[in-house]
Amino acid sequence: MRIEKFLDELSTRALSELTGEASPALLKPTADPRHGDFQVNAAMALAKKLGKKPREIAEPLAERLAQSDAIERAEVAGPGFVNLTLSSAFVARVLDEAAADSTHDGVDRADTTDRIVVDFSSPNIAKQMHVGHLRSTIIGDALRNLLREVGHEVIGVNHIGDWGTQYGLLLSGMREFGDATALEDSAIEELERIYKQASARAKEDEAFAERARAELAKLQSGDAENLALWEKFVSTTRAELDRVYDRMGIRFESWRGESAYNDALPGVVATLQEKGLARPDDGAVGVFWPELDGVPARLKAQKEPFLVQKRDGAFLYATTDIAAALYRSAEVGAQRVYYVVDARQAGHFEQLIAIARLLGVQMAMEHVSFGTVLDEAGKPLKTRDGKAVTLASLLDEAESRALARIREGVSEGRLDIPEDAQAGVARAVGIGAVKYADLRQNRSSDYQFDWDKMLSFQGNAGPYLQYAYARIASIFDKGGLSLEDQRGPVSLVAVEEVRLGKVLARFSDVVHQAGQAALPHLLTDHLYELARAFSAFYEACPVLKAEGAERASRLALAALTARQLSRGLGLLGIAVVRRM
RNA sequence: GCGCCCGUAGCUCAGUUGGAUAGAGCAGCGGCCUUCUAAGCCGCGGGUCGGUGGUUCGAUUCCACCCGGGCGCGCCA
Repeated sequence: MRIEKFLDELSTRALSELTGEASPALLKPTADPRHGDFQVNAAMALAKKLGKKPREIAEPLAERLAQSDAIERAEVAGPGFVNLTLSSAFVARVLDEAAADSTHDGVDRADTTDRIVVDFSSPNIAKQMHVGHLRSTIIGDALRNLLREVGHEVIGVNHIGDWGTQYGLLLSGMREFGDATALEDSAIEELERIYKQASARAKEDEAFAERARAELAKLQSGDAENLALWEKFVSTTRAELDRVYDRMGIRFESWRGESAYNDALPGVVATLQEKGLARPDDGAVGVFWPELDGVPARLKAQKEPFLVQKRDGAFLYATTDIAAALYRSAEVGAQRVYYVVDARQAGHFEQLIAIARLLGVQMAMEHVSFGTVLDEAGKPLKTRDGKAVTLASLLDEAESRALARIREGVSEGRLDIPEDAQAGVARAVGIGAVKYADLRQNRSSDYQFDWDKMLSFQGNAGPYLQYAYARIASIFDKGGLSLEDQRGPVSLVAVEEVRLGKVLARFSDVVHQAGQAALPHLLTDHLYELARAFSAFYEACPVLKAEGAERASRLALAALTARQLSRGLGLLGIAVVRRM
């Protein structure tokens, strides 16, 4: 169950019965355990409205809430806080229920469910994925998983950049100085080489530039030969992208990219013009915000148009995104779409969403933005000049550092992992560390990329949580027991048990909140707190050496901790290992 | 010029629609391996929450202005 939701509803109901006011209880977890587990802050807010002192509202509310068997103590403190301490018996019941729930470990279904598109990762064909793709890929995967976990029907879409003006250069370049063997062997490397050479050539050789434009025009008009070569570019690149996604354990429900909307683009522009939403200007066609009604104030004041067609007749990023939004709403039948894209594109999405509204799209659209990846000096990581940090090289480094750590443990006799299993553990730990380092930050902030910090494997980092899991797995291995067997009942006695139990009981609330707010770091924070609470419990409360009911309870606590760590990390795209 | 984001401990970051004495990790210092994995546990030190006003019972949080950093603004995506 969701205890925060339950207590909020309980408090709001009690408040309305006592005061006749239908106002929210303003329940939240306390920042300081000395103030109990949750606090109700409504009394201060209501005092003025009701012409009473805050304590006159808080006192009877506390009395009423104290009658619930979920609540051990309800105390009025300070100006009128009502501090609630959960009863250990209630928490234990919640945990028994979660332990018995083998399919969800206590995570509730959402009250209503939607069909949701999560648009993430979206690399370009013919280019390596680099750290700039890291955040969209990792955050998008986590968001998709979180929404699905509570029961939504979620479609993760890789809206790949597989169409556009660069294909003229690539087609001409391939024909004139491409290497077909290299294209088979390492497609992206060869395509990047060709593109670089072709774009340099086009700048100084007008005849070549002209040939490239002609090849592009042929491609766009459906020329079979060029289409076949383009498909070759896409399929060979796709094979390389798949290798990276496989390593990261990421899948998409759909690979519908920009090219899929190509045929719809003229219609989009025509419709916009028919509806009076766009008009030609200087040969191009755009949406001119000051001329439209029903647009947000900020856009109303924006002089720059949202261009949907260039002077030369070609379509733009905006046109494709409008076509995709229409498709997802009308054809896919999505009620919501999330665009997991760099914050620098906020202006684009603000306009995209506004124009979709004007076109009558009902689907909720949200730009899940995230900060820029910066280098160690705090400067945006450049990909064009100098050497780009590719995603593949980042993953290589992560895995090799993890492997070194594992071998060290094995050679010192601390770890017992067979040679042939070490690479698998290194992958889970190394890539888990990379993902965790990204996800644990509030996505809105810029992201400072730091190898050593990301792969230090200490403190608040992915391996810490995986390590907690491995310790639990080890307990069950030693005891010849299974994590899936239901133990218990849970009984919370030692302070470490009570603390661990209360963290475990909040899991469902956190999964819902992280998904609803599209903030995966709410879950990383919680799982870190869970691992910390477990580690303290582990030091203080022997499990296998305990006897009878105490042993059964501790086994249940340990098992539920492991299951929630595994499920929670799984939602973040991070694997657990039984030994590390 | 217009607009958006950011500024919290030496460093990297949390801080949930405004709530009590602002929290973590790293780095530093001191303890803990004959007891289920020391990638761990326990403890200590460290802050004008960029600045000034304002709103409020209450401001790191909301508003205004200023300082500092970053980003976006017609034919790239």
